[in-house]
This record gives sequence, C-alpha cells and structure tokens, in this order.
Amino acid sequence: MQIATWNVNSVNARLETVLAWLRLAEPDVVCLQEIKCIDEKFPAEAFECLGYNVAVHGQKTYNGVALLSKFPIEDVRRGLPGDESDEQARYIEGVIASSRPIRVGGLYLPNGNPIGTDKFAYKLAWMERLRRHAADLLKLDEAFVLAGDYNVIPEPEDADNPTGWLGDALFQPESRAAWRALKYLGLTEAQGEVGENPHAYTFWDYQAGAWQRDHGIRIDHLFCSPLAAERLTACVVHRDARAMEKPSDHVPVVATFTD
DNA sequence: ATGGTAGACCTTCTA
Repeated sequence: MQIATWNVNSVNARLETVLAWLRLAEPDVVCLQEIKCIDEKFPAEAFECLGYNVAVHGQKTYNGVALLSKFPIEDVRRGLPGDESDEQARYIEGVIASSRPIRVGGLYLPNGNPIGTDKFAYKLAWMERLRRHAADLLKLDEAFVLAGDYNVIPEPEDADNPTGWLGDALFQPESRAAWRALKYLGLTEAQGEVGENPHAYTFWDYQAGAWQRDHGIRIDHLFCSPLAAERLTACVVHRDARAMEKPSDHVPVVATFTD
C-alpha cells in the first residue's frame, strides 16, 4: 500500500503533469493539496480513468484538498474539527478500505505569512486544532496517516539556507514547537524512518532559480500512528518531479505500508 | 532592501 502526498498548485493547471506522474508511480492513495477549485471543477473523470476513487473538499481560487484511492474511500470527513467558523478547505479524511484498512487525513496547513498578523495566529490555532484531532484519532487505536503540506521547516537541516528563513512563518519557533507537539503525541514521521534521507527537500520556489540552485526546504510530511508505523517499510521523496514539464513547486512524497 | 515566478481571476491576493 503506497500513500502519497503532493501539493500540486492547481489541479487543473497541473493535470497533465499529475496524470503523467500517477501513471509512472502508481500510488494506491494520493492526498492532493492546493487544488484551487470548487468541487464541481475538480477533474474527477481523469483520475477515475486511472482507476481512482475520488473525494474532494474544494474551494474557489485558494486551498482545496482531495483524496484519490484505488480502494473504496469510506467515512469521509471534510474540514478540520474544532472551529465551525473556519471556511478554508484545508483538510479531508477518509478510511481506505483495503484488506487492512488505514485512515488517511490529507492536509494543507496554513502558510502563516507574514508573522505578527492574523494569518500567523490562524496558522498556530489551526495547528492546535490538528493536534487535538490527532489526539482524538489516537484514542481509536487504529492505523492512520496524516499527510500533507505542513508549511513547517522542522529543523535547520531541512533548509538549504536556514538563516534566510528566520523571519518566515514556516521557520518560527512557535511553528516548529507546534509541529513537535504533534509529533510528541506519539506519531512517527515516515521520512527518515525507513532509509530516505531524513532531510531531503520537498519544495523549491519558482523564483530566483531556487530549483537550479537546490535552494529547497522540507515541508511536506507524513505522520503515522503507532499501528501505521509498524507497517511502514519505505518512504521516498520524488525529487525528479520538480524537473517535469510544468512542475508544481512541491514534489510528491510516497510512503509504503505492508498490506 | 528588493525582486524574482506561478495561479486564479478580473485587479489584487496568495504563496
């Protein structure tokens, strides 16, 4: 069972790129972020043609997340619990009904820039809601994965030029502490646990030749519950996807679990 | 200190 996460930066602008990668990598489950469209404009048929079931939580212009799965998707939840007034589409969860079911939450954590604004406060509040939700899921004692664009650089080693990110919401002590608080619930980060370079970058800005200069950061992560971590056998960052035609600024990260 | 690029969409916002 291969579970991928990928911020595609508009699923419609990126459709041919995304389809080409899916044909190549053939993951069983994909968490997509920044689809940047409402549900009705999501190109579901194109993914169904590749054998995927689709669950979407879309939004006009910004954000938007989706789940693709070669197995049925059950018990779908749209939106992160904890704030009924939150209208941003950044979380979708479902149970993947394979031979050994696994719950998958796909998330697009708020960027939070610039710091000192309501956007940064929203980021931290969202992270606390995510921590609480993960704590609730742990009580169910089941295999689950929380995968997505966390918009957090956990450690200096996760950036080519960490000092350049000191004033950025992605590298603030508060952001990093909230990320660790999530981890310290007892979750295992897939990358680095099973062979992959633990600090391999997952994002390179479109600007200033960041990709050509390898000015990357590691901000896309998969957190595993204890029962999922027991089944984890591999985690691969698909760096090559950044060199594709019309690339996203993020690349897919794929974790493999025993069936 | 600034600008560089990309996407949605209508003019500026987000990243």
